Amino acid sequence: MAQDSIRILYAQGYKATKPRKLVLEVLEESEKPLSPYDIQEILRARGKHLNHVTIYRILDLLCRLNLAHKVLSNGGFVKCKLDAVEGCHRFMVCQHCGAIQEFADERLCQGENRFARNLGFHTEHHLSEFSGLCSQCYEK
Amino acid sequence: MAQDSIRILYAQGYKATKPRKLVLEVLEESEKPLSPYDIQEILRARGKHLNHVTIYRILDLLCRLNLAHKVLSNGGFVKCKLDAVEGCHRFMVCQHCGAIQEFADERLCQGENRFARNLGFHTEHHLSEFSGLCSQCYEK
DNA sequence: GAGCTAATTGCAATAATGTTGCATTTAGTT
DNA sequence: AACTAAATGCAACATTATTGCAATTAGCTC
Repeated sequence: MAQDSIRILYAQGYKATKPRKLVLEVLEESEKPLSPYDIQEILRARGKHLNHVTIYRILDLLCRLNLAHKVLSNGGFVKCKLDAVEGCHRFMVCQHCGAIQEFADERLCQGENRFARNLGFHTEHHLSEFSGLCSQCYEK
Repeated sequence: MAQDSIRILYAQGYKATKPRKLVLEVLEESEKPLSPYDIQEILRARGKHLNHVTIYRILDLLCRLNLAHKVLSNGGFVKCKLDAVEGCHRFMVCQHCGAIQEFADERLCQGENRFARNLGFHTEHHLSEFSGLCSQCYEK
């Protein structure tokens, strides 16, 4: 629920404004990554008008607070579902339907960190995107 | 050397034009990801002028041929150094100096694929970016 | 619930990035 | 040297992103 995100906003000293709630709602409902202008469009269709600058700033904030993520392969944003492994974000993006699924796995992370370390690299975050077919789309 | 890339261009039926050679050279020399406009700027400083449209199209082509990659976290492009594991691209990006290093590891890929498969996802490509400090920057 | 203030938003202007169609040029061939 | 398909340049335009400042609003205090 967006309620959780709102709590985090407050906890960090940010206000839970109408625009912020609207953006959170839209992200919440979508299983696909949305660009700032996508979000604006969706809201406009509901009779709510937000300036695109506002949306950009809200998304910036949400990403800083780890409440949303930028999906790299297409630049869209998704609401962050979980953060089981600190500093690690993995997404599976279906090439066919565009749906996205976030997941985490401690062991994958450890493997990656160890590997990077062997090359002298000190990892702080990693970000991994799988592109392929989700189970529904694979059936067809 | 850019020579390898040129050979691949020919092999795929593409011409090795002056603009393509210039872009390859610039990518080759840079250890950091470059945006299309970065590339234009670098070349302009050398007295070579390329239209940005041309650069976009060249980068498109190079990516299609797997001679370059788009680095997602900042949208820049790097020359592809290796492609040991089909459909898998991993980068380490130094937060401090921006340097990028591409690497591959069969085992990491297998682990990831297996994991995704267990969730019903059929992976075609993966893409992974580590962000942290390279060994030089870590020293300080 | 009225008033206050810092935080947030909207607006306007502008910058940066990316795309399209078509005329011109060029690489590689004959 | 001439030819032709492929590639580039150009101009116009579309989309995405950023900035500074004025207007509004959330959450606080009374």
